[in-house]
Amino acid sequence: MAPNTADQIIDETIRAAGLRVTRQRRAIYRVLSDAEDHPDAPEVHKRAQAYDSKVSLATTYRTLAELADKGVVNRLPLEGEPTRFETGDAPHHDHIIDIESGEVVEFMSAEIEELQRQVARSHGYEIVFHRLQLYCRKKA
Amino acid sequence: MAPNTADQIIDETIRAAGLRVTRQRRAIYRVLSDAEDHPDAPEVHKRAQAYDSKVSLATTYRTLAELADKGVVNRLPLEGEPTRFETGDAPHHDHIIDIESGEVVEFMSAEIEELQRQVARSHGYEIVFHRLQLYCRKKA
DNA sequence: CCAGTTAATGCGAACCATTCTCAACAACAA
DNA sequence: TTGTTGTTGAGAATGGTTCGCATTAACTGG
Repeated sequence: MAPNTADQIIDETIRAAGLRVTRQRRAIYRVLSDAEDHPDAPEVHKRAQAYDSKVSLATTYRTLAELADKGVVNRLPLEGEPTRFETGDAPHHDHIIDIESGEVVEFMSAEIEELQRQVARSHGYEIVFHRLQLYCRKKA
Repeated sequence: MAPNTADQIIDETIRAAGLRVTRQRRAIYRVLSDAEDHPDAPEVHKRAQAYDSKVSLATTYRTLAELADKGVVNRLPLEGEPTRFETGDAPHHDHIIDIESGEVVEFMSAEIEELQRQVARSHGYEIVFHRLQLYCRKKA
């Protein structure tokens, strides 16, 4: 088997987060880097088992939490449903949630970001992180 | 006892939500209309018992949920802690959360709101509701 | 390349906020 | 006041997530 660059990047990412590289973590992180969507933990677990059948749900939760704490993945806590996840390698963005289909669309607005900063500042605060979610329906 | 205007307003608010007026609901809603802060359900329950000792936690959750569904109160789901509540009578606003003290500050930005609408529109969506929370620390 | 050290895993139990079940009870309408 | 229907309290149940712990696997230094 030829050395796989994608695998190497995944390993480095995990190691860079200060974690040992394990089969499970590789599988879990790979799920997110392959994902086109925003799966929740049980779904990540299910997909991870396709890469390596020896991944438990507990480890999935644990790994996602660890990677999220390191900023390698992002948590996407949604109103009234389980938290979903995405890789943290994409540039910062916020989310539109289609309340009918559950689909999530990413967007970015430098203007909104700047206004947020101004609002915070005017109240004597600096933003550590923020959450902006637009719960939408498709326009008629 | 002279008729109490504040009480009457509370009763009307509950009735307007399509709910029967009960001691418990009066007490629960009163807690929120009196509150200067943003209490979670157990805290609302505790305070409601000061008005009427016969209020259960289950009813507190139930009533808050019913009133929230009717738009009479707002849910304020926070990262990693229990949902808090506020009355829904104030004009729409978003929140700054002091990550050190847990304090919540309300703010309003017509500009941000408008930009949100534009972003949604440009993706073919219309906003049903949104959530904007700035997790901040006091500026040095 | 091996042994020792330390971290990671799997399993199930535990957690915690919230919701549900259901019998007893209380609002409202007539 | 009585019937009808909604509401309550208590505790059990739920569901997503986390924990405890014995076992197993990564890394390190030799």
